[in-house]
Amino acid sequence: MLQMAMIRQQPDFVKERLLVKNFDASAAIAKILELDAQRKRLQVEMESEQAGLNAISKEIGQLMAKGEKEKAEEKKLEVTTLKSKLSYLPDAVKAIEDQLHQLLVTLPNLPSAQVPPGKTPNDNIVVKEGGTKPVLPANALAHWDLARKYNLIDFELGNKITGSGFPVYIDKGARIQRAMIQYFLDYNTRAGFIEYQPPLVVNETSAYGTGQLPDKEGQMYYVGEDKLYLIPTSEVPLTNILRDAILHEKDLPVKMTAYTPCFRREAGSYGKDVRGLNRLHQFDKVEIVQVVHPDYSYQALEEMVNHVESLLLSLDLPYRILRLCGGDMSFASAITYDFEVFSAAQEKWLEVSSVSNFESFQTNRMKIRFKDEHGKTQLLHSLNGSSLAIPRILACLLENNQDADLILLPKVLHKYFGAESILKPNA
RNA sequence: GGAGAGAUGGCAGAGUGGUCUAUUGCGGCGGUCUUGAAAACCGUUGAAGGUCAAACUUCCGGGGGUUCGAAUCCCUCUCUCUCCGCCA
Repeated sequence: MLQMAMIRQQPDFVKERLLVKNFDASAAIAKILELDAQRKRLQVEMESEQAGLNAISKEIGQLMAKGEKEKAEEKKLEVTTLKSKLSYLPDAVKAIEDQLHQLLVTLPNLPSAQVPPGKTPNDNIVVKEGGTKPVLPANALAHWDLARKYNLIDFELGNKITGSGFPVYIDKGARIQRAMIQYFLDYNTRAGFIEYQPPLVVNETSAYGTGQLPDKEGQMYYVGEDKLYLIPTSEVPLTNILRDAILHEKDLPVKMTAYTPCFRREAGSYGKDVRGLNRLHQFDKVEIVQVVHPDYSYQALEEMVNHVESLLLSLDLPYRILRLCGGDMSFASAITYDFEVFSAAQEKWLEVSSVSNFESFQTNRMKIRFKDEHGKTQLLHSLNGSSLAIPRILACLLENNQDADLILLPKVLHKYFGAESILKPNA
C-alpha cells in the first residue's frame, strides 16, 4: 500500500510513475485526496466534540463523588442534548476511512526510476546473459521424455492421485530435488540468511500483508472451512513473521530463507506452456527474504541479484537476467529482476527466479517498522527472491546435460546427490 | 469432538463503572558513582491520528450494545491455554 503522505504531497509524481505500470490513477487519486481532506476535517470536528464530552463526564464524576447529586443530574441533561447532535460523526469518519482504504489498496506500488516502460514481456530489458548454451545432439529429448527414460517423474500418476500439475517424483528424481533443496539452503545460510520452516497455509491477514489479497485471490488454493490459504510462495509466511514489529536498527538487516512447496491454481494457463515441469500447481522452491533499512534496500537488491547469479553460475546453466518493464511487473513490486535459464531441448527460457524490491509497499500493509536514530518510527523496506524454483532448474539440468546414457550433474551437486550423474534405472 | 479457564504495554502481572496521564516488577534507554564494568541509586521508556510545537482524540484480542462516563457490565466472533477423547 502506498503511503498516504506521499500521495498527499506529490500526487502528480505518483500518477506519472503509475503510468509506467500502465495504470491510470488520476480518478482514484483525485478521490483519495478529496476523501483525505474530508476525513481530516470531520475528524477534527469529532475530536473536539469528544473532548468536550469527556470534560463534562469528568465533572459529573467529581460532582457525584462530592455528593452533589442535583448538579450532576443537570450536567447529564446538558450532555444528552450535546450527544444527540453528534451521533453521526463517528460513523461518518469511519465510512470515509473505509472508502479511503479501499481505494488505497487498489493502487499498485510505484515502479522505481530504473524500470523501463512497456506493456508485454517483449519490453523487458536483458541486462546480462551468462553461461553457454550447450549443443545438443539431433535426437535430444525434452525433459518430460528424459524423465520417463530415467524413471524420474511420473506425470500420469500425479493425475491419478490429484490432477494435472501435480507430478510424482520417483527414486533419483526425488533424490535430485532433495539434493538441490539442501544445496540451495546451505548456499543461502552461508550468506547469512537464517533458515525457517514456516507454515504452508496462512490466514487472510498474512495473505493481505504481502499483497496476494485482494489482488490475486483466484490464484491461491483456499481452505474455506478454516479460511486459510495455501501459500503460493514462502515469501508470504516469511515476511509476515515480522508483521506489526518495531525493530531496532541494530537488528537490521533481517535475512531469512526457507524451503517450502508452493501452491498455485494457475487459473487461465493452458497449452504447451504447461507441459512437463514448466508450470505446476505444486512445486518446490527455496526463497530468500530481506527486511532492511530504507536507505539500503537498493544495495540489498544488488546483493541479492548477485547472490542468485552466483548460484546459477555454480550450476553451469546458461542464464539471462531481465529487468522487467512496468507492464510485466507485479502489483507490489517497485523493481523486479527475473532470472531465466535456457531449456536447451525446448529451446526456450524458463523463469527460475524473480528478485524484487517492494520498498515500503508490503511493510506499510504489515506495519513492519523500526526506530531511527531520532527515535522516530519509520517503515522498513522488504525484498525477496527465489533461490531457486526447483522443477524448472531440474528441467534444464536434464535437457542441457543429457548424454546418450546418462545425465551429468554439475559438480556442486555431486556431494548432495551422492553421484556425479543420473544413470538409467538398470544400468 | 466434549468440558473448563483466559486474552491488558517488549515480557511478567494488578486493575469489576467515575479522583491526573492504565498500578507495579523485569527488560530497554539516559545519568550519577567507578580506571572500566557490575551492583546500587536517580530519571526515562507503547502505537496511531493531530499540531511548528503543544493541547486534544483513539487503542486493554475483533465487532456490536448499555451508560453522562466502560479495561471493568451485556451480546457476539476469533484465538490461546488446561483436562478428556482421537491421533502423526
